[in-house]
Amino acid sequence: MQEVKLPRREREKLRHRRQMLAAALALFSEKGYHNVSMHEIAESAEFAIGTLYRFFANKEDLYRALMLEHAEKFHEALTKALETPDDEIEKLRHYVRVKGEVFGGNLSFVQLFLAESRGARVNIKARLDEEVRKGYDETLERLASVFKRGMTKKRFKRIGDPYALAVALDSVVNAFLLLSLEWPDRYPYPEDPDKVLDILFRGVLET
Amino acid sequence: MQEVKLPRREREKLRHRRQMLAAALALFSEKGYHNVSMHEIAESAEFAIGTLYRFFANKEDLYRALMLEHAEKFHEALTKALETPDDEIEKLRHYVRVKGEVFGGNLSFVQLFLAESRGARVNIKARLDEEVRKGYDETLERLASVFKRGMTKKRFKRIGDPYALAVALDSVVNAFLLLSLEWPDRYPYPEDPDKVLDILFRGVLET
DNA sequence: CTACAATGTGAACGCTGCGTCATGTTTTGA
DNA sequence: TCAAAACATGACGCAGCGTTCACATTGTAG
Repeated sequence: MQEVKLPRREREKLRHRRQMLAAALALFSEKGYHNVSMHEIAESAEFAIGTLYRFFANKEDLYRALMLEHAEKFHEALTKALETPDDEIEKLRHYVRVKGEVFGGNLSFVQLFLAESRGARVNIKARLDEEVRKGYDETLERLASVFKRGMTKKRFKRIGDPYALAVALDSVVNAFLLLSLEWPDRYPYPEDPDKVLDILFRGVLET
Repeated sequence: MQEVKLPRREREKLRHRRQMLAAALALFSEKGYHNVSMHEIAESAEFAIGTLYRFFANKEDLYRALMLEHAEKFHEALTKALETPDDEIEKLRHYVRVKGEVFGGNLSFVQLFLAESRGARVNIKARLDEEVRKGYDETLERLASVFKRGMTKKRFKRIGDPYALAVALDSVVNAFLLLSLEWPDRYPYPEDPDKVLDILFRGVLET
């Protein structure tokens, strides 16, 4: 994680790259992939098109870089949240809380992801999706194994397949996050993770 | 609902229109709005481009027609499902079952909807979204009021805001549907709606 | 059979947007 | 100080797409 000792030139190069990615993210998330031109991105980042193409082979490559970098961040955070040595219930609480935090700190990326990710955007992605998706699926598997462990420990009722439960929890979390995005005032994402988990907990927990 | 008594010519016109819409839906859902050209649609429907433009003013108009027609179908079905005079629990069961049915019968539309609806596809839609979204929101409101009624009747615990519960249920249903789309064998959408509802019920129901 | 309306056709046009490359500018190292 | 390497630039070529319109074909009514 230490990258301070790079030749002056290289550091600037990286900084430029980041600026371009940032500009691209802002534009993509606001207008959607297809409604943003490479010229627009270059202009917004205050570089010439040629320069943009010096960093990214083409539009899709730029997009892929954007997605991969952010997705990795998400994946790491959520994985770590589930790695804490706490018991199962506490793990789920961590998950809900951390997901809310990472989400809130990367709104434009989330917006972009939701806008472009679902369905068969065959040309774009197809391969990208596979990579991003892999991390997401892995997270879901870890979530599922938390449920599974909880069941064998008799802390959770065997209400359904652990993976299905993981999917259910994650989708509820997503729904609440989306809701808070639309009406931040009326439905803010709750500080207390149990406000979310109760929906499952009060049913899943062994009484 | 009876439209049989139309002049021969008109009926053919309608049939052609439907063929074009069907071709468009197939292509859009497979490749996404922006990756399908009007030429492609025309060819796939076995008409000339000029003919296509005789039926739809432009690409967006065609897309709008597609979305509106299908969305209406969905909206009607779900509204009816919640209108049955049964008690609250039965209504929810209806909802889960009917949504599964309509979903299963319109896979390509669902795929298209999921692909294009989320996020800020500013140019396209914006206005369309508003129309389709309206129906969706209305359905959610009705769902919410089912939860509310159930609470006042003391059949449901007051675990959270009724609207939030509605959103949660709907998102779980969607997640299960999506899941069944990806792995039909391992996670088929359950015949028995309680398989889905249990996740909420066993927590929400007053013991 | 004829004239008119309705419907179908596809070549052509204008425009947008991706990606290239010859040229100019800055940095480096000797 | 100077040559070579690294980097930046933006006018241009080119392909693809949405849309139009003058013309052809088919159906209808008198």
